[in-house]
Amino acid sequence: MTKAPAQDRGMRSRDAILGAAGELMSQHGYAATSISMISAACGLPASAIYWHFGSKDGIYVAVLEHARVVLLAALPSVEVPGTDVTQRLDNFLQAVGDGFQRHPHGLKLLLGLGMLQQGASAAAVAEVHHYRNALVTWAQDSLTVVFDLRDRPEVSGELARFTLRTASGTAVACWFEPATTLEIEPLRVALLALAAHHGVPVGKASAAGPRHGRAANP
Amino acid sequence: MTKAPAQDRGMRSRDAILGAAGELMSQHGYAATSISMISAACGLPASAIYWHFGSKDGIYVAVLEHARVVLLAALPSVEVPGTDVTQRLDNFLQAVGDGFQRHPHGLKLLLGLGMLQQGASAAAVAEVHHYRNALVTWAQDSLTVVFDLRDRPEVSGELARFTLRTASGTAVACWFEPATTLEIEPLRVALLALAAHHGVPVGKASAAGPRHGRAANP
DNA sequence: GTCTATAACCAGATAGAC
DNA sequence: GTCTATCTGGTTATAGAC
Repeated sequence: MTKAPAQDRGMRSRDAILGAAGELMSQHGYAATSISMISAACGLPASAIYWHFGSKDGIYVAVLEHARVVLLAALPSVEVPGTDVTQRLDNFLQAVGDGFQRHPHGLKLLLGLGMLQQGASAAAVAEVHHYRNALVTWAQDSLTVVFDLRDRPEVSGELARFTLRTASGTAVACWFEPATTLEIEPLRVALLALAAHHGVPVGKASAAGPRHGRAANP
Repeated sequence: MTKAPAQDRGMRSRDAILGAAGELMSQHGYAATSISMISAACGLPASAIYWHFGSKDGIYVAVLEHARVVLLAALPSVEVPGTDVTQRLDNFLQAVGDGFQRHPHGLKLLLGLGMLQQGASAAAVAEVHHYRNALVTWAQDSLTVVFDLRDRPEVSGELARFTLRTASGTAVACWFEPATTLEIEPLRVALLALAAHHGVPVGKASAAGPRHGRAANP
């Protein structure tokens, strides 16, 4: 067993490269992140990076895959506890907010790449879509449970798309003003109204939470 | 008047460069767009580009400024015609949808840059924020008229942010699946519900448009 | 204002000793 | 697995003729 330490050192180097590359690529985007930047950030020479990942595309694919696995592992599984719609929706929204806040890299990686249209390897494009599809599926499955939509996939699909677009748009805003957070309150109101608009029974009318100010219809 | 033709030719070259650069940068992002790509696309040598714009940052600033001016000129001015809330909201949403559909470059430029955090010139960062602020202001002013929110700027601000985040998120989705369009129907429902949630009087309850399927509260 | 030619540099990627 | 050294090509940017 003389090779165990070597394997270990290799793994740790690999992780260091992956971490540095993820950080840099989520900040600067794929094209603006160079091998030498990654090398400087993790302390290893450029050749070590190529030994582990083969190419710049290879690093990107690995970074994205890693981010996907981490994020999906952090998102609670589809069984959203709660007895009524409002409660299950709260749990879902909290999961979305937590994922957004604690794993900011994910969406920024998907956004900050700028390498979709062309010039990208097939593997990178495939992984990008894989990542995105995993998020869509998670959201749709969760919302199906929240609103009990097993027989109305088009509604759960619309709600999932709406949720993800709000999150994506917030991620964009976040990078103009870093203090931005995902406001789940407006999202809750919007999802409830959308569900009601499609005739889905929701707890109380369209808007949950305490109303303040004048009533809607005096 | 011997210099008029020369001025004219210079202007046309400038426009050609600006057009090609805008196209390429909105597709590939700032970092992935090189001077030689722009040169090849517009047929002029690289030195002409530098003569007109001075640097790569200079081109980017000019492209962004041009996109901002064009987009804002295309958006209807704040006076949203219509007698009741629903009608004014429809007009606003149509303006948003039209702007989104007919000027896809704008948002993609803002998104596809990946050059915000660092490494960008002060002028470029300033122009990016200028662009974004112009959009936010337009949306907030319009929504103030739509919902008559002169004395409740925090509500119009929230509605404007929500609208822009939906649009931004859709722009992101658009570049995963190019067929994606801005769905104004869910946005309408969401905005009405949000306004009602804040006690703003809206025409009929929370959801406009024809209801289909079961009623919300049997 | 527009061109050709080129300087100075940095990118991604590889070879081979250890 | 990790290092030093290097190759090739593309990058931004400039010089100077026209």
